[in-house]
Amino acid sequence: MALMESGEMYLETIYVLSQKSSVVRGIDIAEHLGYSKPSVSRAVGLLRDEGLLKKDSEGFYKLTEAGEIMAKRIYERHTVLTTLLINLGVDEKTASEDACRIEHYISDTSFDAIKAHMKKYGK
Amino acid sequence: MALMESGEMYLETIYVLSQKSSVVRGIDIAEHLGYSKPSVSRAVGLLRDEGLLKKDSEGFYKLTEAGEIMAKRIYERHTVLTTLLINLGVDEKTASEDACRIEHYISDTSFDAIKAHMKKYGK
DNA sequence: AAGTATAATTAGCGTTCGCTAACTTGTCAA
DNA sequence: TTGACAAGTTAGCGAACGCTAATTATACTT
Repeated sequence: MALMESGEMYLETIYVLSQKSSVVRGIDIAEHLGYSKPSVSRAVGLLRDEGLLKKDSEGFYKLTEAGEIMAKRIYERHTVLTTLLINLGVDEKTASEDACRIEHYISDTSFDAIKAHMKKYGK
Repeated sequence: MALMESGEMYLETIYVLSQKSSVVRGIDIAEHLGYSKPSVSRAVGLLRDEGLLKKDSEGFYKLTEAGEIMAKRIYERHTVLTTLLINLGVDEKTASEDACRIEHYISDTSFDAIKAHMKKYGK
């Protein structure tokens, strides 16, 4: 089953939170995303079923290797798209918000083209 | 009630079809979008309730003024985003497909920035 | 030990928006 | 006039994904 926008957001969130605290709980994810605890509980259950994350021995969430690959993929889209928009003069907040939506819908082809362009010019 | 991606696609489709045939039926919309007739029937009913389109005296769909404004807004996003991606080296098909999704999620701020940029450089 | 706060889960709901199956309606040819 | 086909609609389903309310599980504090 292909991962949808929602699942990608959870993976990305766990990835980002993992870089700050090394301890990621459901409640942390909920607060970061602005979702309720049950929504998180349900979502991580599905992601766990797909082998994208697991709970470690102490009950904290860890991405599996497969999950981390996907999370990094989305996160890179997020940062590159945000930078692109900022380069075009968009304020940081709006740029990040838009990137947060677009990151789930852009194809590899288009994303690679954008990345290549930014490497060449802007940066 | 804010229009969602789906509603925007219907408006855009009717707008595009209107420019070719002046006669737009539900079945035409269904074929263009690859949706079933009932899906179209339901969707245009909702859009009619919101005053965005109507059936003319012969039973053909026409956008209202409000509907046309929205349709043009989305359609412009589609064309500009498609052009942007093509300029970056993306093939036409992929560019159009990506634009078709992104057009619903990009903010006015970011879109305007892209438009301004393309006016200045690319084209 | 009892009470309280925090985290997680279960149960069940609502919205968006696709689908199929089946019915209705209108047109047109034999 | 009848029969058939195309268009449209109704009824009802299912998936994704959010929510609240209520429950359970820990753990800390008095």
